[in-house]
Amino acid sequence: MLSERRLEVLRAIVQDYVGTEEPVGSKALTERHQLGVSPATVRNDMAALEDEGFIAQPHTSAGRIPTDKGYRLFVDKLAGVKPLSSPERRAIQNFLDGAVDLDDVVGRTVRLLAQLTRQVAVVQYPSLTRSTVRHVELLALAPARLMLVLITDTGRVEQRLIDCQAPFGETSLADLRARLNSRVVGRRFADVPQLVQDLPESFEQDDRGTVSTVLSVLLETLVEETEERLMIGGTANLTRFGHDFPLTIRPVLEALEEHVVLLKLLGEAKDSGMTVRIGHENAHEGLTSTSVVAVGYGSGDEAVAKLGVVGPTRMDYPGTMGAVRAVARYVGQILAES
Amino acid sequence: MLSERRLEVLRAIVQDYVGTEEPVGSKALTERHQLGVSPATVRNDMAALEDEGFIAQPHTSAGRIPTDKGYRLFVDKLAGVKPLSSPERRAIQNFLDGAVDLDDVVGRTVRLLAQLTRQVAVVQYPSLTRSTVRHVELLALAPARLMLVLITDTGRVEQRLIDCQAPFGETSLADLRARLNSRVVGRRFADVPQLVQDLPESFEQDDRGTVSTVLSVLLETLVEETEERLMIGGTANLTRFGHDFPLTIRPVLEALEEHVVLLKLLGEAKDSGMTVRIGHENAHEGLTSTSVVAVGYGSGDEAVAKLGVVGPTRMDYPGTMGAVRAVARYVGQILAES
DNA sequence: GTCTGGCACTCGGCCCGTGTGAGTGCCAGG
DNA sequence: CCTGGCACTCACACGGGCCGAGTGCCAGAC
Repeated sequence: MLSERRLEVLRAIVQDYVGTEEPVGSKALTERHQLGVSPATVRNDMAALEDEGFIAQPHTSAGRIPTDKGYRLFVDKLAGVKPLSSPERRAIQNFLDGAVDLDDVVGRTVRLLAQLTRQVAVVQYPSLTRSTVRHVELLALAPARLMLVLITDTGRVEQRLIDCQAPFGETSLADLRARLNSRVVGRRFADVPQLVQDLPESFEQDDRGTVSTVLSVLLETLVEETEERLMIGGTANLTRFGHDFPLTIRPVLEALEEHVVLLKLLGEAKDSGMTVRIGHENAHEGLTSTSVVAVGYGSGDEAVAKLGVVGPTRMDYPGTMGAVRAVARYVGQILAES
Repeated sequence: MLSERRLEVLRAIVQDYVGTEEPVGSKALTERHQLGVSPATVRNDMAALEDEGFIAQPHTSAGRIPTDKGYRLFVDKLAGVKPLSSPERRAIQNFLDGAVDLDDVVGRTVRLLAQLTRQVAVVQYPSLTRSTVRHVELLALAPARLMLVLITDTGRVEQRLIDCQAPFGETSLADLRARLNSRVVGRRFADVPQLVQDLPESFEQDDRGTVSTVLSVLLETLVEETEERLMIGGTANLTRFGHDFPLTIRPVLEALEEHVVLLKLLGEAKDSGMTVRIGHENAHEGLTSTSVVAVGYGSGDEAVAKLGVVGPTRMDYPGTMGAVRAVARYVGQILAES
């Protein structure tokens, strides 16, 4: 096991490297931190840390930089979550309070998170299946053409067109709308399938086909790829990535455009508590030089979706984690109010 | 006025520079194009073109590159719009046909445009005010709390929460909903304000306040900042920008994040026909080294919104214009069908 | 056993001088 | 008006030498 001081050395290396973006040497370390020992001692500690794989040298005769394993240890054992200052908290609240609808909430959250962390922000829309039904609307656009509108308690709205084989009378439509709503309003979308499965049977023979069509579109909507949506922002922060970034930035931008990849990434994060994935811990190869800090948020106790940031492995973990956690809490509050 | 051959030389310079990304010299020009004259003659022509401000040298003893003015002449006089190949057309259609809702249409369009042009794509959502009302829904969430849902013929859905001073009965609500819809369905949103202005008067005294509140929220929604939304994609293509791009790419990414800036940019484009803005013709300073190709699209004859791409001034204008125009047409078709 | 100061060594980055070649402008002749 | 020739310019690539930060190792001190 590593001695107390060696851990302290690792912490100092991480902090300095995050600050300066340059490999840190033994002498500089002793000057900037009160370690109470000489550079030579630190050198020995560094050699040990390198043997264990926590730090590495880019080339001989350069300082050390932390490895993914080093950051992992730092995050798990050495770093806390830095709470935001109260002016920052107020700013968050003010900024989010002005939102007019869900798109606006998500858009503002993305901008806020990007600005606070100076990194790329990713915010997932509240998942349909984890939300609660506020209302289901059915509109007749034409005799045999309906529009289905789903509204969740988090303010999300989805609509789908439905082509029916046969015309559907206005009374039948009103009937279906009423019965559908009485069954599902206030229930979770995930439970909708079983709540409606026997619905067609209670209709007259003529209408059963259309009712089934409507229900199947409804159920499809809940499992579709677009069920999960997200918004990203702050990509301009990628330009602060590093010196050599033509090659670094490219795959990251590409990965960010693939929403499927990001959704998977967020999906891997724990539902509660914060998840930090560092460098090669991310499966996608475009993101092996980035870290992802993600957390769930929701209007109640349960997470309805996740949000987080993507940045270089060399990031200020305590500060980033603090910002991500704080933003998630406020977004949850806002959603609960709406 | 410039002679026929000098225009030909300019065209050759633009084409070569777009292809190679390197300043083009007189000798290389004569080798790659059948101009029928010697390098020395071309040199004289180039000197003349430089005097007129159409081309410039990055430094003495280097080839010439086109200036913004040179590209402008090229686009206006020398280049046509290159039509897409029929496989490309089929691919567009197939790709867009699978969309399930408006968000999906816009998302697919952005990806498609980015892929076809290999540049950054910008697609504006159909403007509310230019669309037609398909339906207005009012839901009671609580005795004194309503939700207003607007649905356009292009499939766009907006919702707003309304806090009423007094409870509003279910019959009154149904009444308002019916009267509202009978007045506005099928009309353009832009005309809604005058269509509903006398509506409160026809209600009983008790309900007038709430009706007015509902209407004022409705009218606000039409003028709000969020009325105009857009989606961007293909930012990874910025990495092909140039060699020196740390500094080039940064302001562009920043400008792209400011949706307000982009909306203004698109707003400046002509409603019909294609608009090309080159380099410094763009007011925003982050975009002075980019060109914007934009065009309106719509479900009928009239444009309901715009879409386009942002790329380096050194872009393949004929090809880009062809792709932008084709995509706009297909999106219009898709929207008309839905 | 642990820490410390000293010392030789390594190696990337910077500065600088040189050579090369692409490209130009100008001019005299066809 | 076009062309070939010629002198000139200048960015860029190459190579050598210097510098300094940082290292590993070792002998001695606490």
